[in-house]
Amino acid sequence: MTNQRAALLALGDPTRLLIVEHLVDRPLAVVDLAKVLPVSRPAVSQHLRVLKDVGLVIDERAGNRRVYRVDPDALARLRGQLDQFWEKALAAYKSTVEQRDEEV
Amino acid sequence: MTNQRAALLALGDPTRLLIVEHLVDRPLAVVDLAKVLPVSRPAVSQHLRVLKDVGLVIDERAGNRRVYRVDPDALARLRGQLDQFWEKALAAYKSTVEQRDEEV
DNA sequence: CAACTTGGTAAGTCTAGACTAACGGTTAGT
DNA sequence: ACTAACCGTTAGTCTAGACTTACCAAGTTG
Repeated sequence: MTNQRAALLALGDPTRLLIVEHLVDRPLAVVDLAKVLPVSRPAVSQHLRVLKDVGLVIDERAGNRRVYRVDPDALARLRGQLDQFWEKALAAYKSTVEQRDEEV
Repeated sequence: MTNQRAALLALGDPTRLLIVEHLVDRPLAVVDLAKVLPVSRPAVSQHLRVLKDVGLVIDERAGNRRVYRVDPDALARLRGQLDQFWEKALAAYKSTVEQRDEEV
């Protein structure tokens, strides 16, 4: 369930981030992505495999092709994770500010 | 201003993610982080440098030590970025669903 | 069925970058 | 002044993983 970590790490590769950025706009097949991206088709396939493993993308067969899309739920979970980080960081910040005031 | 893209990529390293996870809880010096993490102190320093360059962390000298903290604003911006992704992905999803319905 | 398209995978190469060891600079304490 | 703690940086090593080439399977078209 704590795949948010894996998902975040998966987005750490520039090419994979590019792929996701394309896929959020519209579902695309591997060939379509390879046309746009600066890497070969197998490279795209491998990246999609990683993104699929961490649950960020979903694939669906459409005849000859295989269409990939981004799972909105996965993005929502990731956003939630960053939200927790944000809350924690904010709390820690306030805490240190208060501590500094007490020192006066 | 500061690229959310770069920040997202910076979080793609496991050690850096670990560092951030520690720093959201409380501000820490380099030594403190090195004690907890499975890498040497210089490695921590280098990672902090990267995180600082992309604006995710802020450093502040405190006498002998140098205390690092996570910038809540940077996290907020990152969350905003994921929010945009999410909205786009959701729109794309609805769009394809409608298109599928029309095909009936 | 033959030609063409799409895509997953295996094998192998190669580079980006994560890591350590070593050194110097700065601050705190005695 | 001397010692110790903290930190950044450099130089150099080394491995994870990104990438390509090649191959095969499955689907589509004519």
